[in-house]
Amino acid sequence: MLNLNQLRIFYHVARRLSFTAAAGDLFISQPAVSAQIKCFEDFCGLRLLKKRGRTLHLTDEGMALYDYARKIFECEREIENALEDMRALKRGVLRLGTTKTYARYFMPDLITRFHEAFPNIKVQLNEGSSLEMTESLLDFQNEVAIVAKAVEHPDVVFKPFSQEEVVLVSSPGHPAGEKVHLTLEELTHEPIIMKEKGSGTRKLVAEAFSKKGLVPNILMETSNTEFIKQLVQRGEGIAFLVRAAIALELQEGKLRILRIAEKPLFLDVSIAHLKGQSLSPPAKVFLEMLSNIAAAGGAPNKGLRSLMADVLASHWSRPSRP
Amino acid sequence: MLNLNQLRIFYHVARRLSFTAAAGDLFISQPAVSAQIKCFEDFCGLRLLKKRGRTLHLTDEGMALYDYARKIFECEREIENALEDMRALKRGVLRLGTTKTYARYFMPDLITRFHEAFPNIKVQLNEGSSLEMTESLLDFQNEVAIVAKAVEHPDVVFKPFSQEEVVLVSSPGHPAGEKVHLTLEELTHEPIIMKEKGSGTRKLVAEAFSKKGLVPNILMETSNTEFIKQLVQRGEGIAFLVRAAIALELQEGKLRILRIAEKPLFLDVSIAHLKGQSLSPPAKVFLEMLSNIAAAGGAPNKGLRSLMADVLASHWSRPSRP
DNA sequence: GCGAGCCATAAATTAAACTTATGGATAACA
DNA sequence: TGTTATCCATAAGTTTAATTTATGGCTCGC
Repeated sequence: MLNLNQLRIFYHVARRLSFTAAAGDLFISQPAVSAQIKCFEDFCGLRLLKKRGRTLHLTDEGMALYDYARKIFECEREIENALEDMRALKRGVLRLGTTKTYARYFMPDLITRFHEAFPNIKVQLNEGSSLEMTESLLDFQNEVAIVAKAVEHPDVVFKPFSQEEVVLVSSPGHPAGEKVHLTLEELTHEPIIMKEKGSGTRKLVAEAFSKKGLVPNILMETSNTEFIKQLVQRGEGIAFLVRAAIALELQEGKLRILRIAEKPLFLDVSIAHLKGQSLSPPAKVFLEMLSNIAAAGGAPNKGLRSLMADVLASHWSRPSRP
Repeated sequence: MLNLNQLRIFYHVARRLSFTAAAGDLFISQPAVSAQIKCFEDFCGLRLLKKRGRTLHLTDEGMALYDYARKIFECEREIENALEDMRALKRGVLRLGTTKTYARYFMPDLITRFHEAFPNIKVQLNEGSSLEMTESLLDFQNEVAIVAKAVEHPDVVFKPFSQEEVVLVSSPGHPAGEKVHLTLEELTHEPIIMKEKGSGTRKLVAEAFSKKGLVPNILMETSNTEFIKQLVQRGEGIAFLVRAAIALELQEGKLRILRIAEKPLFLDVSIAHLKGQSLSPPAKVFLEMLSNIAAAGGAPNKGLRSLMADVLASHWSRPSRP
């Protein structure tokens, strides 16, 4: 097998046409170069260098080999650059999993912030239910997931990140809107358009009902929040949705929030990643960023030029739960 | 500096996604692989491999590095192939210097033979005077030279290869042709068209004259043998030329040989190369081929499809000098 | 739950690479 | 033309790096 250390020494000798100079470049002694070149020529079974007087020349074979060696060590240089870029976060991938709702209403801001700090890290955003995204960590599809804590897993760490209020919404003219405080019992008579099974919202709502021994009247279910909003606007039913998801519709008066007699529903959003320090540099800094945001109470990024600015503002400035 | 041994081990681990399998491929023990991979990750400052259960995965950084590593080791494979080809003479260059006359009249046969034996060795034929070609060995322009031994040189070996008869030629109707045996004295009255200084033929002829204290009557001189033949055919003068160079013209009756009273002139042709075993494999086998040819008395290659066949035949079948 | 397979770890060994010291050859310089 | 500096070769000794053997832990399939 080719000894690449010897090839490296040969490369430097060929480049400088001097054993001594090559030794200097490589920070080794001249006899070390002599010995390795000799070994290398023996291995090759070819003379690679000729000496005339005290000037060194490459043989034809040496030339051919030098051409190849240059390719290899150019490639080595590329590797070193790539390594440096990866270490310095000038290059890399952040594979991130979130729920559809989160991806739609909260991620644009987060990703924009991340890109501002690390412009060269590609973000690959994958969507799925909280459970799917948590499981996607286990087979390395994603490195970080932002989810409603679904199922505890021994190898996954969940860090609380934020709490999203889940509100009951109807069309502005919906008769249920007359009541000041709707009870869950009363709601069982109303057709509800529900998020799909596996959804964090669905789980939260379902638990609220079942805690009282009640069964909601589910008219239909879908994972498509926009679709739910459309149906609710048309008065087909009412729905439980994350407040931030309906910010625009509230502003425009297309939807209204129905007050319920219960204490407000909050969806716990967590950052999930595998246990252990096995995070890539991009994932590490992303988690750091999220920690900082969480610690700062989710203060909005004022410099953000996102179209979602208003929606996001309503998200980040929501009053924290008592 | 990147440790290419470690990169190699990483490459095999990444390829097989198994430390044990990689160890097998590399004919080393599994702990050796573990240790080197650990060193390599430390050097990189990045985790390159992840273990889930007992299956190994590449991290994103590992993937990136693996892509580079593949390039490097593909290139290494190319080097190994190139080395093997060069050793096996399936690839290489033979840089050969000869005189113009030799290149024109004898080399086609030699090169054809050589190519038949070593089809993949490129022959680079350089022409110049015997002296120039001998000197071209010293600065490695050529590795082998076929020359009239010009000047002895301590670093150059001359091996006698053949002797080419130099004959005096005139046009068929030239008045000098009436004489049966021309003496050199008589020739001093004839205008001679002479090869250029530095030419082996010129040197041979000049010595023959000067040995008798005579000075030839040189009408003109040129290195272009074809031009000399043209002038002689037109009756502008007579010339000394290597017999093989005028074989066609003799056959066609365009030139005639003038008998001289002297004993025939023979030009000693030698193979010259640098002293020492510093010859490339192509040069070595070429010299071997020449030795065989010389030993066999220069027997013609009957399979030769060269246009020069006749000319060459007259060369190889000439009676050897007593 | 038991055993086979795979990787990690530690200590000891081996082999490769390197250094220092020195000598010979070449070319530049006086 | 001798002198000197430079460069490579050689040899012996040293150091570092890589590797092996031995072992233990963990995971997965049975």
